[in-house]
Amino acid sequence: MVTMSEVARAAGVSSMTVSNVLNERRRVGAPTRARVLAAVEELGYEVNLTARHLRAGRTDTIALIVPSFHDYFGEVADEIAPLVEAEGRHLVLERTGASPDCEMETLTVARMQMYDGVLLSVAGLDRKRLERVRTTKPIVLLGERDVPDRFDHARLANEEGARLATAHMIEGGAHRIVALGCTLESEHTMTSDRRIGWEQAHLAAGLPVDERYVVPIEPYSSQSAREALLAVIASGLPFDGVFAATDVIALGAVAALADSGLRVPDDVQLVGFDNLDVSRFVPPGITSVDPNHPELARTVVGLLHRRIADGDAPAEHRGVPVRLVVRGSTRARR
Amino acid sequence: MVTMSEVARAAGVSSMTVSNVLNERRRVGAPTRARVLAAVEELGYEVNLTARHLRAGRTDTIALIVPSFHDYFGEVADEIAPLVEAEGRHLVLERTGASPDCEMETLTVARMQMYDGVLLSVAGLDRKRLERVRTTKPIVLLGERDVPDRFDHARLANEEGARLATAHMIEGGAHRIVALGCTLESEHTMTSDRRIGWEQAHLAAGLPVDERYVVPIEPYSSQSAREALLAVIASGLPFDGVFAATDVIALGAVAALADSGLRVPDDVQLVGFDNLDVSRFVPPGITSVDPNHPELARTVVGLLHRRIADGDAPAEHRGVPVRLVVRGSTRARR
DNA sequence: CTGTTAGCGCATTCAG
DNA sequence: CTGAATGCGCTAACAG
Repeated sequence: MVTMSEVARAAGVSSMTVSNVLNERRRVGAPTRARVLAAVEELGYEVNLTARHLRAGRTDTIALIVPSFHDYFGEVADEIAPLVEAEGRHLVLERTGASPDCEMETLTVARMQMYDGVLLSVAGLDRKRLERVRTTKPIVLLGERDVPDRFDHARLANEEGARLATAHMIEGGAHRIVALGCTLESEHTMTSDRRIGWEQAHLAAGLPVDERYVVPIEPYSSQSAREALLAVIASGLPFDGVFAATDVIALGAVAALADSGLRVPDDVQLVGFDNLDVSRFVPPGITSVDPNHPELARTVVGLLHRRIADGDAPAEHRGVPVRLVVRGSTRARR
Repeated sequence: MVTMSEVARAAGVSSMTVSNVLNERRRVGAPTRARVLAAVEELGYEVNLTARHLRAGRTDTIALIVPSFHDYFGEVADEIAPLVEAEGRHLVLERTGASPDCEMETLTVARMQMYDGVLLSVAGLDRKRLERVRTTKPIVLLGERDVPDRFDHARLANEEGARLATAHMIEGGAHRIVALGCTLESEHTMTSDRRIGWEQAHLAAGLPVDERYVVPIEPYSSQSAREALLAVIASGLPFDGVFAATDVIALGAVAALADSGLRVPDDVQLVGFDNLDVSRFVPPGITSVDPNHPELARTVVGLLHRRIADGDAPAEHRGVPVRLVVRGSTRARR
């Protein structure tokens, strides 16, 4: 392995001068500079990033830590990557499998040293465990969970999105709407926040809120959603709308409705959440709440860069607005 | 920041003893050991991974480098992660945006230093540029492109999969099958390999190969695929089957067929490739070539660990077999 | 404009 | 079983 001092020797300068040339730091005389660059080329020298990190305390790398790589998080990550690179840093993804222990592990002093900052999509950790985080490195949290005030945090307008989705089906004539993949718990989670929006739309329309229509899904997959909705159909509980808490859940619902010969939107209206690519293309097009990934990406990257620049800035908590994208799976046209 | 020597001082030992305790290296006396661990706990010490890397030349981290994070690669990454972790290493993902320069950049000596090994999903690099890679660190390449012999490499049985898909539609009565998202180029790429399989199935069945049925897509998205197939329909070119080079393309085809009032599989049969989750759930279920992600993941992780253990082992080139998953979008039942 | 000194935090080597 | 010396490769700070 070629080191900086070998280059220095070959160019007849000190290694400090090599460092200055490569980092375009101080002004180095043109002839010296040329000799150094020639030696670099000649020897095929490349900087040792690990040594630079140790010495300079800076990695120029940001980590995005997500529960899993596919679907929703993969799409968000693709939005975030260019923004991080635009600031001259690298982005790497790590995966937690939604395990609280694994999420906590990524926030240890040891692991955080590897990065200039971390974006963590919180799936498993609650406020209490987050209180115990010791590192003072820049962290921005994404997600629905409640988090300690000291962390920068961005969350989607989940309740609002669910309310819009449900109200839109009510406007199209639905009045018995399954909340598929939602939960009744009182803690703030994605599934409970979206259930609250579903409730709000019912109350606003003067419709009764019937807890039998809240159908949790476990594990959280299209397959479970399909089975769960088939079970609802088999039970005889009447319904004319499905609010799916995510598009992945909506996809399972589409399959279950087709299995049962129910037509969308004539017999049952359907709205999803996330506006995944797939919802545009599955006939008749699934109306979905657009979580505004570009805006979310800009928000969290902005918060992180601000935090890296000023570690003492007061923490910010931002909500990212959502909007409804109307397609063929619902009857109202706005 | 707490360092190892501070812990050593607190425990009344040398930093070497602390290191030995934490790495469970040599036998350390039980009482000494207890004192060290107490001091670690007391001070909240955590190892500095960067310093360890510099000194030990090992990061215990593997990088998986992909063109983009979503869809296919996200799903593969989720298969690979547990296998890497089972060997006691971390997995991180990086993204190239399919840019050859960016892929090449990830294979520089500097960037490779950060990892014990790299899995690179080759999208943009050709054999010629790969020849110029200088690093001797462990690298395993994934993908269709031709690569220099010295690299370990795994590729899917693309031709075979496309052949199975096409033959299956022919068996169901199709004889004018669009190869949507395939290309006519002669270089080995995913889109050309799959076109070759489509050809082979025609030849085997004694059907003519008509190049008008090869419809490239640019950019490679569901939206472009939808538009491209709508253009085929508008052109009046008769067809009764669509072989979509990927499920993402198949999704666009489903939308285009629905837009045009064509029924699947009655008017047009459809087969995709990748067996993404979505293909199970889009009515009537999209028949798809299953690329066997678990097997692919086992293969590439196995190759990489072998290479890390023995840098001089001869390079291996593996094909991963595929199989056809039959669903409602085709007429033959096997 | 360039060189010298020093040390980031850890682990290998060898001596006790 | 434990400790001292040494250096991985780089860059901050200062000196010339």
